Amino acid sequence: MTETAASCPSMPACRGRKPDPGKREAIVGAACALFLEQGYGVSMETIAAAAGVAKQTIYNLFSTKEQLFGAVVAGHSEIVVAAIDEARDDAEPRAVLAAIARELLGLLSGERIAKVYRMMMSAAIGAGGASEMCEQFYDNGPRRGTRQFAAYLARQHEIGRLNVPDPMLAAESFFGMLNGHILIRNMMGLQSRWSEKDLAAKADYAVSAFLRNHARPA
Amino acid sequence: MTETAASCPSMPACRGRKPDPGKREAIVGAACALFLEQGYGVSMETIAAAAGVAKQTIYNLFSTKEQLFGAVVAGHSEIVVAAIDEARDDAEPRAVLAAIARELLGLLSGERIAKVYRMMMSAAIGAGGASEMCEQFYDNGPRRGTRQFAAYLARQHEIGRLNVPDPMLAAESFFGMLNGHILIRNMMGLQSRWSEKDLAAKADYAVSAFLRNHARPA
DNA sequence: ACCTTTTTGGACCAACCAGTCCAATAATCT
DNA sequence: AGATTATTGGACTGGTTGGTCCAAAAAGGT
Repeated sequence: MTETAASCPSMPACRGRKPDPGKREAIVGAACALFLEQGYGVSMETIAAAAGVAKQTIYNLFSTKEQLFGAVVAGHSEIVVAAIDEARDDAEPRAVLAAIARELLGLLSGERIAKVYRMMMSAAIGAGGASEMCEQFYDNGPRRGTRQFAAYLARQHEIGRLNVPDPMLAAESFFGMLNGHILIRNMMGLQSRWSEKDLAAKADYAVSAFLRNHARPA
Repeated sequence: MTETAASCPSMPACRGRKPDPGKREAIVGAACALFLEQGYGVSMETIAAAAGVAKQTIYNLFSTKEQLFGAVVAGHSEIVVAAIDEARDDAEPRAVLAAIARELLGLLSGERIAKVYRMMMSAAIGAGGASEMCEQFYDNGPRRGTRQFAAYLARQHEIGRLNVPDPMLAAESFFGMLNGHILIRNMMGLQSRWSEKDLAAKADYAVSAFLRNHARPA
């Protein structure tokens, strides 16, 4: 589960040629790009070639293909919706929701997220079931965003600006309402471009619906 | 794109051994089960063995693996939400929505849909992008259901029982709100079981939210 | 009986892949 | 200059795969 031994296994001295940090960087970079583009199926030789490195050098740093993939995923679970972090408790909820909606829609309809999900799926399918990586990815990605948004909602509830008795449920529902079938279509490679008008309509609908449902009772 | 020539290519007579229709059935059946279970990666030999048939026999009926997969998918795009078809225009919308919600949630959290989507994804990834099959699948599956539901909503709007100016948007949003992250988690093999309580809460939330948003103005 | 077609089993091919091994070379230490 | 380690290129193994080929057997029509 852990990467191969670091340099200088024995304490006394650190003699000999020093490992080139650029190599590792190049390997993970190339692997990342290729895994995203072609899924787990890319050959190690292809990765090595793209990284400008001998295949053996990869196996010096990562004992197995799965580990290399793990390293790529680990550096890639940070799909963040900045608008959630920037949500100000004193701002108008409608504005906050609108900002989150727009950013999330842009994300869901973008190329990057489709590639990432496809990459995860290709690994999960190959492994025959759920891998720990999928779990970690989901926790660091979608779940974290949902949690943060739920926390915002909970604070607004406390303050009395919104009425959100079950913040997690409301948060996931809001995201789901925004998403609809966008991500799944995106993952399957259908309709890669969305008109700005459609996205705006979706955002407006979701925000208005959410506010109607969670307005604090008058 | 089309399957290999049917028996009796020449008009005059139909002599010789007759092709066993059971074979084709067995092949498609085995292929279906195996594609669902292991994705597009299953070997043709495995399929042949499972069907109790020689590999050549498969290639007599389907000239390529892709075509066999196509046949499987074609016979499998009928993921239907019966509650939508059974929706009665004179019934109470709340009851109709609740029935649809329950059935859809059961579907989204079930094993079958996860396997089907995984199968489609595995093919899409292998093909490097969108295949026509994905398109066909989406059109016959999710989109058809959404359209039917939207049609129901449009009728309710006409009748004046609901206020749904944009039925497609409302329909997709309702489905998305119900779904949340269920399908994606299901596809990745995380949290395969859901408590009846959670599902009921989700259904209640979505139905109530929808009705609040689309109640006809008093 | 003949002819025709399907089905079979299995050999076979060319290609691909993860991972190993090795001898040579390059960089960095004492 | 040695000793030590990193890196390279390439050969190599053992395995799998989609797809083809073929000769023999089975099933049906005339």
